[in-house]
Amino acid sequence: MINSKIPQATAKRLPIYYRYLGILYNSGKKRISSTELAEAVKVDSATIRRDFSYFGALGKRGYGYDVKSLLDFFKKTLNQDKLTNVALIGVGNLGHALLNYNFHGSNNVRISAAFDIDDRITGTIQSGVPIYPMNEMKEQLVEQQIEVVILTVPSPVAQRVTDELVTAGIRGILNFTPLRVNVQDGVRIQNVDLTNELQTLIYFLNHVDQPQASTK
Amino acid sequence: MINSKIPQATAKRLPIYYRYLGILYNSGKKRISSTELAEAVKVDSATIRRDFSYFGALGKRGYGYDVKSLLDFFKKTLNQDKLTNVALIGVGNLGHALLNYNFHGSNNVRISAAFDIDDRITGTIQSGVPIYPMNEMKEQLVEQQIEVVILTVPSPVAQRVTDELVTAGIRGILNFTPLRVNVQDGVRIQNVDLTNELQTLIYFLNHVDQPQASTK
DNA sequence: GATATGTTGTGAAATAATGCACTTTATGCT
DNA sequence: AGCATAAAGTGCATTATTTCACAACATATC
Repeated sequence: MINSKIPQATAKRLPIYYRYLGILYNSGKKRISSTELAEAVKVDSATIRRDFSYFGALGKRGYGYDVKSLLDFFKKTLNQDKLTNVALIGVGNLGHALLNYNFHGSNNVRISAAFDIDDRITGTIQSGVPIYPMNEMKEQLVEQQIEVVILTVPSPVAQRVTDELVTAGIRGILNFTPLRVNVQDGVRIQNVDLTNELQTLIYFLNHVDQPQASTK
Repeated sequence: MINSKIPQATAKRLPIYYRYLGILYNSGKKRISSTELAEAVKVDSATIRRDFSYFGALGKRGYGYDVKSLLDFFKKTLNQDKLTNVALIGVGNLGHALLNYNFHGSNNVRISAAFDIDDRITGTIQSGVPIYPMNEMKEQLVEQQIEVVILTVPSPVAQRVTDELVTAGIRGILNFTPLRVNVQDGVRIQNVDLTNELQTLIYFLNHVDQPQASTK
């Protein structure tokens, strides 16, 4: 296993490559050049070659990359060769949509348990996933050996729930709440903030991509 | 209006600052130092000061930043002082959740129209938003002068729908599909890829934050 | 087998972002 | 009023990331 430093920026692009390689493979394509890939994933071809090179010499000069073996390589690298069970904390609006969202299918990840406080839904099974009450959270996470959770609780309780998750031995949190929660070292937070994304887009539209330059 | 170059990295942090300032203001706090802010938003204090300094001298040495005036400044900068109407394209799983998602409230953005092909829902009003059929999309977008859309259609139709959006004069797309869609110059895409986020998180867990170092 | 072609892998330059550490200046206390 | 303290603003070194441009090498062709 290549353990030497992979730049963060590279690591974040790996899933993009992986997904597109899957599409290519399904369409029957046998080989791909960095230039062709570049166009599809909107990343400069030199960046792609550099990214790949961190993992060794994956291509052949004058030929390109073999789709199948590159796909297999990234499958392993991204741990998509084995199933990862994750839990969903908070089955509200967004949580509910994520239960139905087809993570599994393009992705070897399964939501195997969900948790909520609302006793109208706890004890039921939604989209094939059992909903447990919050007071069973720690117990279930430990028992099911779940290390990754998706956090979609209301922000006022985000920190409290997070603390509980950490004591349950969780190592990664995909955080949909707008709060930058505190965790001890060794727990990884990946923030997804929909409001931010929208505001950033609007900011760029009004300040960078101005249709007519406004100097005043 | 400050028009000089604001670094991308800075621009992406502005909504984070803005949100936290709102929280501070509501809690009655009058002033804040960069160090204090740094802790809450998990950004180095020097980076915060640098970020702010691109917009001029917003603070007072020895005192810090005045919460109210900083909040007002960012409100203007992020165009949150006026309402932005956006459209939602594709009312499936995720789309439906976003209709209910409280963009409005912490955020001066309103979903004022939605579009779908399913004639069981077109013509109805969901969560206060009228759902139009796809063949009225262009017409409605032009008429309602909508420039920003949230794209939550199935990926096989993503490019086709995007082309239509561009001819309708759309300037910004918050793209939830996994495809890197093609648009002409001047149209901004902001990609949000939930599968990627999850895969990236899992990658980091297995390769960077290893609980016990595996050298082999 | 030699030659032409295509495309990788990478040294090195360019660009971008971060963060240290210090100067400057405002505030608040005595 | 003067002094101690706090914290912004910033020059600069460092680190990270991107991109150019080319040598190296595999493949295909004649």
